[in-house]
Amino acid sequence: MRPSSSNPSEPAVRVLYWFRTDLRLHSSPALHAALALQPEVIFPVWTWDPNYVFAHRVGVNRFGFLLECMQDLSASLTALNPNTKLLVVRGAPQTVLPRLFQEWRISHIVYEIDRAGYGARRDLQVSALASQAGIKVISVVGNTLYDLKEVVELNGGKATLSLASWHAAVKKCPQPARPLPAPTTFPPLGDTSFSQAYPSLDVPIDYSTDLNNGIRNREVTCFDTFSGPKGDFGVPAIDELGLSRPTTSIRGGESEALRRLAVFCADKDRVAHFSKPQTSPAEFDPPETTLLSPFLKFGCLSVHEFFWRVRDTVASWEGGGPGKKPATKEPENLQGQLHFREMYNAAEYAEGIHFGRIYKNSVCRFIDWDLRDEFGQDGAKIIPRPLGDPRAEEWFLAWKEGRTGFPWIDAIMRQLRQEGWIHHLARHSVACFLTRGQCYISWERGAEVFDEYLLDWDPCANPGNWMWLSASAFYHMYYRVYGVQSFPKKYDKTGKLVRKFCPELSKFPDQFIYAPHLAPLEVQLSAGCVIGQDYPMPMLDDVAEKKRCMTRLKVAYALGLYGSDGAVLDGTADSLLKEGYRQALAGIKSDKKQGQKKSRTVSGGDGPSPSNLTTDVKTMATKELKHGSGSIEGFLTKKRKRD
DNA sequence: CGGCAGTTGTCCAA
DNA sequence: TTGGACAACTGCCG
Repeated sequence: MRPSSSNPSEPAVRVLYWFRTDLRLHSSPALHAALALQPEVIFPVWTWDPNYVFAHRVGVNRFGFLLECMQDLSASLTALNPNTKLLVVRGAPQTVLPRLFQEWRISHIVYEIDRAGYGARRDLQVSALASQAGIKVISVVGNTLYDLKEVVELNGGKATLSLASWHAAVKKCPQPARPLPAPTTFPPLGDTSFSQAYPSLDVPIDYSTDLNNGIRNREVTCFDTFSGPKGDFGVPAIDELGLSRPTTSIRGGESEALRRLAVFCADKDRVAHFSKPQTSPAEFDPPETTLLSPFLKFGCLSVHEFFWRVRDTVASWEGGGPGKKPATKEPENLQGQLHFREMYNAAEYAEGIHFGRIYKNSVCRFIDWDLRDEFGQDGAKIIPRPLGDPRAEEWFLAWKEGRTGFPWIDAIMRQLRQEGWIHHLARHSVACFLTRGQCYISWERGAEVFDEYLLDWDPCANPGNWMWLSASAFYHMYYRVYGVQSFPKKYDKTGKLVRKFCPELSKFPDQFIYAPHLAPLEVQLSAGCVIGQDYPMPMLDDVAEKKRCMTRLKVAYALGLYGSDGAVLDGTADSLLKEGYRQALAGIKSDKKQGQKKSRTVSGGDGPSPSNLTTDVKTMATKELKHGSGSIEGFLTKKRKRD
């Protein structure tokens, strides 16, 4: 069992296994690597990092979900060996881990590679500190099917911006590995005592930069001690974070993830015929999708386990044959969903820290949305964000709080706040509405709200999908806009989701469930809900705003600016787009006056019109640049300089 | 360079 | 239910 201790001349193998977003025992390549060292002791450590408590937007449901995942993992470890459990150490890993290395005489630190966002930067710091302390660092890819570093290299070092380029790169990579079995034994803990008392935080909490201050109702006490209030390295309680109880009905943990996977895969027909766009965003109890994304996010579910279980299920499916519906293919099928996840991961990896915002983001189209992030002279994001256009601020808040007066939008936003999960197409509906569809508000605002509420928040998929939906990257057909009534009606004419999450509307007849303001007053009275009084009137004219958004998008596309372009960096981009929009409006007006038909084939007419907008805007942009401060390079060219 | 496909639009006619 | 018009974008493939 402990070969290293049997030979006294060899130094003991004492492993610190650093759990992060790999909260599982099954199919964990990093854990497998740790156990393969045949260590004398393993310290399974979670560093409870103030960065996530204060510098990330994390709502009560995701914190609750995480805590459940940690508890489940700890119980599973103890089930393998009564002399072990998850050790939660409170404080930043960059300061906490070097203490543990010394106090616990660690020889190896092992962890699963995290290539995204803050996690990637944190790991660079920690591995440098470990190397300085003479500790062996073993890091293993485990949360993606492919090694994204390799994929990006195969794509010429550039971000993968389409499934086509993703697939082209990936087909040269080895096939995803089969899942690894969960360990059946586990080495014990070493002595966890300390030679001295440590503070958990080196710097006092600065509540002015605490992104979660708004949702706390009491003091944060989780950093009062290094090893928890009982001194036993226990999993924190939600009230130590200053938060109240979670509201979601979704439970966390590896056991729950595997249970859900088993239930879903038991219906082989459904697995084989799964087609994402056909699943209904209006179903919640139970949903038509797997609802496994939060588990993948925290690593409670191995992506290899999921991939191969689905594959094997379809392979053993006997529903095929003559006259039978064949199994769904990528990208609509279940495996296809994993490719989107990995494509966004690879894009984030290639683009780096600018991926989550517009400014300096080379893959993100610059569009003059309202309420964008703002940056100071030093290039740092201004926190808190200065208030923008009052009407946009009002729309944003109404959207966030689910009181836009559009039942479909409001029901989804309320479901998101309550449950921490909404169907993918529901995300499309509300994201399109907030950005290119109706409100013309920056996707950064929407992403921020999702950051707070989603259980499955991810630094790659969340910004990636917001850029997709706002037609800023990955997706370009901005004229395809989801209707606030027509879209949900395709899936559910009875309005189940609305009735559940907007109970004040529950007695409206089906006919008016997605547009209750159109119901005659007597219908409203008999439903016990007067629109404008018990439920808001629509806050905007969705058809008129859609037209306005489309014109503005057209101007933005014609200019072809990206977040990393000079005009965005020096702040001249806004006035360029504003002028383009003014011209576009003038063009539309002159069209109306002259009774012209808007058609691409009609060209060479006098005066600006939508048909020759592109040329006009480009001419205008060139003039502007000659007088202005911007640089011409990369301005009129639609292609970014990505190398 | 032209043609065509792109996980997930809407509206209306047949 | 299905098909085409609407109005129209980019990236990839040949």
